[in-house]
Amino acid sequence: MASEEKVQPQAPRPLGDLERLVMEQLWAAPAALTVREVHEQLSGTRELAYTTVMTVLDRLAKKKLTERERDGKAWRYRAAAPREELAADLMRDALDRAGDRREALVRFVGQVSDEEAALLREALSRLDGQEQSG
Amino acid sequence: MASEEKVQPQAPRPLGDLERLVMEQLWAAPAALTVREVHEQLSGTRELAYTTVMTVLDRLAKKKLTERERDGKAWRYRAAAPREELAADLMRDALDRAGDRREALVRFVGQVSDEEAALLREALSRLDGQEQSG
DNA sequence: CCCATCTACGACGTGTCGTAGTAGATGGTA
DNA sequence: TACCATCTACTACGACACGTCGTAGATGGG
Repeated sequence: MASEEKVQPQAPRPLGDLERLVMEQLWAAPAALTVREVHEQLSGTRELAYTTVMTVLDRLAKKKLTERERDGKAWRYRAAAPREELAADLMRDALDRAGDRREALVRFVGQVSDEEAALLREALSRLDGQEQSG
Repeated sequence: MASEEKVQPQAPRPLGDLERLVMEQLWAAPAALTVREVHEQLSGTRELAYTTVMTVLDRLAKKKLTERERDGKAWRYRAAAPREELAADLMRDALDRAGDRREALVRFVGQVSDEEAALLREALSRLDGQEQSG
């Protein structure tokens, strides 16, 4: 009766407020953005130092949430994964921490909206088609 | 075209490592536990000061994750909500942060195990029975 | 009335995050 | 080539969460 539950190495920390705003810019953009571009976008709403945005982008890169490529002397950042994948990962993670998965899933579907429930059914039926994988 | 997405007031921070261990004791116990009892349980695995456990329990209470009642001069703590509810809340929260819910749900069901998918279907079909609610 | 026990409160170290400054690299241009 | 605008790298600092614990004072049974 020892290791029934695997210890999560790193609960993917939820993004900080500014980190989330920055990621949302990247997710919304059709292509990779420079620090300046992200800064200009955010400047529409808040007043932030250029270096603040740079720091955040840099930290996100260290956390593997963004990737960057050179463009002249500047870096272009893009999200390492789609927003929905991050959400799905967090959902998985939450489920993994539940004791009784059945119970957790029952509670989960019990609190989603009708529309979300429909989307869930749809997603599940899509699975039936091409089963497989592990 | 303003507030499409509601700002989450407080992303329920994931529990810290020790906080989680303590909560697991409470969730596993059939009744409310005293600080001493929790401390003794944890002492089987780790070496912790009595006051450390007390502090954690106290913080959890301030965060409304535990409730306490008097028992003589001591307090008895119990989880404010079942483990599975917390998990479901975190899942909901993650879903709320996704951009495209359909996409997020597709990715989510795409990464759960077959067994979990089956549990999900089961939970959903259970919904069909007694629809409604809010 | 005493002692064992329990709580309240404060504290410190570390890590994360928001925020930004400074110094130095870089590259186009006069 | 010399210069300037621009960009990065690195450092820093305050606030807050958490793990960790100590001290002092309340409490209640014997």
